[in-house]
Amino acid sequence: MPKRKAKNDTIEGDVETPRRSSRTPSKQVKAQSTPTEVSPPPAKKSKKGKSSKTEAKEPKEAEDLDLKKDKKEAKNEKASKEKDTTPPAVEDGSKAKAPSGGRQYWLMKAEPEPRMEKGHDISFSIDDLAAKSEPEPWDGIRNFAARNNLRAMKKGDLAFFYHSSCKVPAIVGIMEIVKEHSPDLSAHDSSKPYYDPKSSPDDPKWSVVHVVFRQKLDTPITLKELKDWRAEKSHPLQNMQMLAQSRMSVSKVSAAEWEFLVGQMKDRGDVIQQ
DNA sequence: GCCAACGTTGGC
DNA sequence: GCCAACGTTGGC
Repeated sequence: MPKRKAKNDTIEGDVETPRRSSRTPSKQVKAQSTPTEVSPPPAKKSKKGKSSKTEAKEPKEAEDLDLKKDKKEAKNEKASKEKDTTPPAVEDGSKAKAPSGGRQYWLMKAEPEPRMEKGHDISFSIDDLAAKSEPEPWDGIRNFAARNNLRAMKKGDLAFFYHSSCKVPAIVGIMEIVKEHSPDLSAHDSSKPYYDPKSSPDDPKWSVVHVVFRQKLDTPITLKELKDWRAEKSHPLQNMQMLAQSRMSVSKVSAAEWEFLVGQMKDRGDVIQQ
C-alpha cells in the first residue's frame, strides 16, 4: 500500500515530537538539536486502507503464525526490492559529476480531499506542505515497493507532488528530499491511521523520508494528460512507473521523464527552479 | 514455489 | 458506487 495518506497533520500530530526521536542514535542526536521539530504528519499514502484487516486478524494469530508471516514478508520484500532496484538508479550520465552521483527523481501521491481513516483526516495537499515550516515526514507508506523507493531516495533528490483520489488527479507541485529514510514510527502507534502491528520499534518495517516544499504549479499536469502522452508512439512517458503501476504511491521518475515534464511546465508558463 | 482468494488502490 | 488492476495472504 502504498496507500496514501492521511493526515495526521493535525495539531496533535505536530506536537508529537516523539516520533522522530526514536530514530537511530546518531540521528537522534541531530533531532534533538532541532528543538521542536514539527514532525508529524503528512502522510500520504494510500487510501482506503482499512486497517481493519490487519487488526482484525491480529488477535487470533499465534506467534508461530507471525513467524510464518515474517518469512513471507521477507520474501515479498525481497521480491519487490529486486524489482524496484533494478531499474531505478543510475541514470544521470548527463549530469555533471556531482560528488555523489546525480540527482534522482520521484513522484509521490497524497490525497488533497478530506477522508477519514481511523478517526483521522488523512488528507494532505500541496498547500498543506507549503504551509510547513519544518521538513515534513512522508509517512504512512505501507507497501514494500513504495517503501523501497523511499529507501532509495537521497538527500537533494526532487519529487513531483501528485494529488490523487480527487476531482482532477494531477501533478501539482515539486518538493525536495531533505532527509533520507528513517523508521516510520507511526506504524507502532495503534491510534494512528497507518498502524501496523507487525512492525516493532526494534525492527521497523516501514520508513519515511523528510521533504520540503519547493513550488506549486500554476498549471498542474493532469493524469489525463499523462495518459494521453503515454499513448503516443515513442513518447518519453511511455514507461513511466506511476502510469504502469497506478497503485504505487511512491514511484521513480526517470531523468528523461522529469525533463519532459518540466519542459511542459515551462511551456505553460510555470517557472521551474531546480 | 504456485496460485486462489481476498483486500486495496484509485480512476471514473 | 463500481470495478479493473494488482498486491498480499496463506494453503497446499
